[in-house]
Amino acid sequence: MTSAQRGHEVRQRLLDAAAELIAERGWAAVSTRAVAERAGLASGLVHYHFASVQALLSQAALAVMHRVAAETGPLLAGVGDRSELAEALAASLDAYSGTDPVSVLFVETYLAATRDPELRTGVAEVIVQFRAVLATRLAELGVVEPESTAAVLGAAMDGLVLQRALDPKLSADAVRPVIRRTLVTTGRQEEDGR
Amino acid sequence: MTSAQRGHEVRQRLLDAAAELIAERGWAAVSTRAVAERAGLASGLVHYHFASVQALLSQAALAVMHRVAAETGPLLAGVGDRSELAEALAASLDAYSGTDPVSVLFVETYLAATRDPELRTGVAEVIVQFRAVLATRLAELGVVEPESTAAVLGAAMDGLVLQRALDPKLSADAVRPVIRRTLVTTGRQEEDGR
Amino acid sequence: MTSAQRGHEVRQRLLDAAAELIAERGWAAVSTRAVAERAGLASGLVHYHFASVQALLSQAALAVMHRVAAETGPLLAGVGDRSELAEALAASLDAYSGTDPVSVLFVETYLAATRDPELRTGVAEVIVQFRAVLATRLAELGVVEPESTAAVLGAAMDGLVLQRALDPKLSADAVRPVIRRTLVTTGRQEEDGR
Amino acid sequence: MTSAQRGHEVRQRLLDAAAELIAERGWAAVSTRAVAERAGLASGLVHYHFASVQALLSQAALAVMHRVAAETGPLLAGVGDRSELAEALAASLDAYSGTDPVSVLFVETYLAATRDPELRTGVAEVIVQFRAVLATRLAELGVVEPESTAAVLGAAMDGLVLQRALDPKLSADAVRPVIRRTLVTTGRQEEDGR
DNA sequence: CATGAATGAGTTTTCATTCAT
DNA sequence: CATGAATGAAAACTCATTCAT
Repeated sequence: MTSAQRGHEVRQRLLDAAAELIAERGWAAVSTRAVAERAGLASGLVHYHFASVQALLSQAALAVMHRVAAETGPLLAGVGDRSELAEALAASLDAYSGTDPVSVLFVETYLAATRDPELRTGVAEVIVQFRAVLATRLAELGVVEPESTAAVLGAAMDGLVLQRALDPKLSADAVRPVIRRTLVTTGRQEEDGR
Repeated sequence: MTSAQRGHEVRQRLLDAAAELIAERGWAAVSTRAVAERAGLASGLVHYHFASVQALLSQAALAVMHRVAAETGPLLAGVGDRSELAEALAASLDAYSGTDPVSVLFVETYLAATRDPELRTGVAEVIVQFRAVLATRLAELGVVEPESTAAVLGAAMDGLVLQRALDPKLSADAVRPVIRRTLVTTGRQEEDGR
Repeated sequence: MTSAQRGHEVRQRLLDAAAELIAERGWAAVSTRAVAERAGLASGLVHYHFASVQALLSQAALAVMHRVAAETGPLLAGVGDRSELAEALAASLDAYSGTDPVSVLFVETYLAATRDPELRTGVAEVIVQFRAVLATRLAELGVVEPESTAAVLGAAMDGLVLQRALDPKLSADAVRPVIRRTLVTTGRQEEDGR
Repeated sequence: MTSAQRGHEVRQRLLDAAAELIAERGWAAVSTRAVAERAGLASGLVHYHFASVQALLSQAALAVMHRVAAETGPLLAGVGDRSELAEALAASLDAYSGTDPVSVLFVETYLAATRDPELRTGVAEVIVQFRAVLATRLAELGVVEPESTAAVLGAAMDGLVLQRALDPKLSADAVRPVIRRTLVTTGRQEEDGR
């Protein structure tokens, strides 16, 4: 039906516009009018398709996050050994500079989730998804404690992205060797501990 | 002059109230009214002492960040070896749970700095300060590439704090061993790479 | 659409209220609240229909000025000779006493135009329109230098209106003979100069 | 006494600053803080020396107007005949362009006087003073109806200044011949009327 | 399904005025 | 005489949400 199709397309345009604006202006500064204008739609449509601005923002943010998470699997699948994995992780810092739309949207959403239980659940799911994918790959490459390592590496990537926005010197070259040290294989990982 | 003293005290109360509210409500949701009310002061005082809400928030946030940064030095000085250092870093995750005022304020400020060049400069200074303190300690403990390691560890701590707000399972116990692996000493750090 | 019709009517009521208040309180003292209250409308409507208070005031003032300018043509068309023209101009001083809404609005708008380039353009158009109408009539009556004369007479009328507000003695009777002297016909206008 | 002298000087600096700001920003937009800042004085001083902002503005404006009025006498005294008078009046349009501080201050004050009875009285005095000086000179030069003529010429000058701000084409050259026509001497002024 | 006018509470900011020192 | 901190009432403007059409 043309009617239903249109409805779906309108919804999608609103979600896309909202995601853009979250990154540009910040979560709390996104207004219904701005979203409608960016989407080229009538202002009344936002509340026609979404219960509230918060609902629109949450759905828009989670949609982007899930999309990014889904892209991670194939990306890690192409990695042959631990060295290539460290390289891939470091390289992703160049893609997500901290000021790009995706990076900003992630952090904005983390913070918004701090204050919205429902969103918190959604974001937690995305994080778990990311971590599972990474942990699986780590296990396949023989890295010790793949679960914890994946958790810490995932969080570290977010932190690096966050600080990169303020400090461009946090380059892939600086990060690569440190990441590599965390990718220790069974039986040898404690030899230099103490 | 009592007049000037009072002025200074009022200024401080506004800064304290603003810092609290940044953590509670988020940077963009802090209003002059809320700050004045929290500080128990007349609403007009905010703009008497500060040029704008943004100026108040920036100063309040940076004051807290500098205070926390200043506490890091003594804390690291009490650490005897790499193992204790890993323990101290992991333990700080219990202090900064991701939902506590200081943690949230840090992330809120990182994001705000993305959109305010002046604040960006101030935040960058704090990050550099943190990193220098940590790098110095790492060097003293013989850790390789102390600068890069400090940078990555600092960023990772922020990322861990960020995700901890959404996932309490990211415990000190899970983090400690991974951190320890990054604290490699000279001559042996690459033996298990590859 | 009734919706659009209502919108137009509301807009008009805001414009009318604004024009009244410019005259009563002065350009800079017209507030959104006062306009909405005078128009009997909700306060939010001002900024729904107009981008800013300045925009509302400018549009309101120019609408009145254009209306007055449009009335001048027919008025001058009914004048038979120079004597009647002088009489008509002098008589208009009784209509525009300097304290009536239209007079005050004109002067307020002149001043506001000094500080607003866009308004300046609009006001200049009105002045040109006035002058053209008067110059045409002067030319038809054989008055020398119709353009300059119209310009000076138009400006003089504004000045007289301005001072009449402060000095009611500036009556039509006092003004009439002086105006008449400016309405000189070809070939003889310089005979008593020197 | 140094104390009294200082007080007088401070008063004068406030008046000067206020006059500047009336022209720059408009009567209603002059704030005590702005005046104090412009004068380089503490903000509390305004209300120490003046009962209210309105009182300060009125006194400041009238002081300037009286100063300008006082300069007119000597200026007209140097005029030898009607032609030179017309030239002097036309030339003053170049001095008072309509956007210069003095011109704007005059019009601002006229308008403010519309709404302040006390100020109205003061401004009326200045106008009467201007008119008397001009009328005396006109009488000496044999111009008919010197009182009315002076009144109309004075008002016309204000109107010309007012419109000059919006229309630079209202030049001295365009105005001169029209003014000259109003300066008719006894017995011949009606010969070309009709 | 869609529109856009309307509402009223909320925001930041400015300010004249007062007053303790 | 002078200071500048403090107050509280405005001001302009924004906005989520509702609703008649």
